[in-house]
Amino acid sequence: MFEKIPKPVARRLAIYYRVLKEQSKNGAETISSSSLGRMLDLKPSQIRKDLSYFGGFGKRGTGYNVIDLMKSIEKILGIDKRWNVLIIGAGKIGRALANYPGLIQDGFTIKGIVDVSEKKIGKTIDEHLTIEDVAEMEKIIRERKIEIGVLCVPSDVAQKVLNSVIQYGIKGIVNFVPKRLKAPKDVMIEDVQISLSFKALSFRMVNSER
Amino acid sequence: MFEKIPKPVARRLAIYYRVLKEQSKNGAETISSSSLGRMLDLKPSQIRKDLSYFGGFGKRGTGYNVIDLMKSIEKILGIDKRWNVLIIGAGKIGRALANYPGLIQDGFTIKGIVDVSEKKIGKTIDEHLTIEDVAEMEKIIRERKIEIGVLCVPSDVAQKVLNSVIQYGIKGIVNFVPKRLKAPKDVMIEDVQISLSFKALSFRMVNSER
DNA sequence: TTCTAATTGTGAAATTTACCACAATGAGGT
DNA sequence: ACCTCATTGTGGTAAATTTCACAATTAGAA
Ligand SMILES: NC(=O)c1ccc[n+]([C@@H]2O[C@H](COP(=O)([O-])OP(=O)(O)OC[C@H]3O[C@@H](n4cnc5c(N)ncnc54)[C@H](O)[C@@H]3O)[C@@H](O)[C@H]2O)c1
Ligand SMILES: NC(=O)c1ccc[n+]([C@@H]2O[C@H](COP(=O)([O-])OP(=O)(O)OC[C@H]3O[C@@H](n4cnc5c(N)ncnc54)[C@H](O)[C@@H]3O)[C@@H](O)[C@H]2O)c1
Repeated sequence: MFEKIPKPVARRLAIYYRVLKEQSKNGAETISSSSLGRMLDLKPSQIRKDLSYFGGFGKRGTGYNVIDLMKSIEKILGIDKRWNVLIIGAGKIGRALANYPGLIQDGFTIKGIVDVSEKKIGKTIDEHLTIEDVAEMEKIIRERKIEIGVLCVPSDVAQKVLNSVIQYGIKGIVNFVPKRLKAPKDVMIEDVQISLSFKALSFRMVNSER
Repeated sequence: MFEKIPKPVARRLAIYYRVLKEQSKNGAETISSSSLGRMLDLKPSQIRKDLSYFGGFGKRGTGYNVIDLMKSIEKILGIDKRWNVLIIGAGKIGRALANYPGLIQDGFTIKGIVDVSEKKIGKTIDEHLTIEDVAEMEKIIRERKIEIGVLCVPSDVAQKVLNSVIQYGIKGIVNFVPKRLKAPKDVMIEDVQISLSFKALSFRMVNSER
């Protein structure tokens, strides 16, 4: 679609998007790369370069139109449409995500949550999502046109569960399991490794002179 | 402490650590950079280079002793000691973290969890942690020698809560709030931005030909 | 209309990070 | 003791990413 985009760019675009959304709520009409940079501790040139991979969104002398840029980033990130999401594993983290407004607001619709545990199946989360049987997963994925699976199962079953999810046609995974999973390369996996952040913090704290 | 360490290295060390722990459970005595690399989809030379910043842990011809390397990485990451952690905000994500075994196993002790909500204060999570009043936070931090705070509060109060936490002497924050927070530079903040991972996945999915 | 101030878009330089290639080393066999 | 094989540690190079610097453009004032 576009030429070669440095990998960190997509992530930063999502950060810009967050700020733009906030600013548009506050009624700002335009924003400059330098004011954005100040808010995010990034160099203005970084921001301009990032945006320039996708086209010229700004106006010289004025900056960027907040709404327009937001819309453009939505397109680039693919969140101008809604994604259908299934949460797999209704444990602590799965249930936390199930009602995370941040996701819903940004284009991800939680279409279901499944588990194996007899005790959990049938229970309702926040009065609008009912935990369903993982045995129904294939049907759920096909009927509700699930595109993204969120893996929140115990480590030792993660690969097995992933394999079936892929078999049912899912092409995108957000993986909360602290384990490197194997998948065909047309299946995108995005790892979220919370405990790595704690260790990275620890490292910085004991090496804080540098 | 050490010379100039590339920033991605600490994060990778934490990944190596995870695998080493798993391997040591499986009874492996040694591991080579190439087998580690295969498991993690990393070039062996990357792994050797990463480790070499901190010294020569391996033995030529044989590889690395799993236990020794694990211990060495623990030291480097600063998780050879236990860190005292306070969770701030007993909402969905705060409560999920409160009993995440991954953290406890890797050197982080959850010493408390606080909230403002009258309804939540006094309630017990998994029978061993009781939600306390955020008004007691200063006392808790000082008496229990809290070193790391985990921010799980709503976006609009995050900066205010952070400011007080810092005032009470905390030097490390794991921040789950999707917002760039300001802090003196001797306070380390590690951001965990779950919704960015979803957007990054979306981006990859709509641009998957590249 | 012309000038001024602000700000973008972008080649090119600088910096950071990853990768390669190979000498050095240790283990195990003969 | 010597050879062979596997594998590390690392200097040097390549690749990726960030930052700089400045011409180009726009808005608004004089
Ligand atoms: N709790 C956290 O804060 C946290 C943070 C980061 C990562 N994680 C990771 O997320 C995963 C889940 O953690 P958790 O704390 O929610 O654990 P949990 O034990 O609370 O939840 C796991 C859930 O998965 C269900 N499950 C088991 N096998 C299944 C299967 N085959 N199909 C569907 N569901 C199945 C279980 O019944 C359970 O409800 C773990 O791998 C954990 O390491 C957890
Ligand atoms: N739920 C998720 O999966 C998720 C994922 C990533 C990030 N987050 C972020 O984490 C934060 C919390 O999210 P949540 O889903 O747990 O929300 P939540 O509403 O369930 O929890 C927030 C908690 O903070 C408490 N609180 C409010 N003001 C406080 C204060 N001054 N001091 C102490 N506690 C206070 C509230 O009483 C509530 O219990 C939000 O910023 C959210 O964006 C949530």
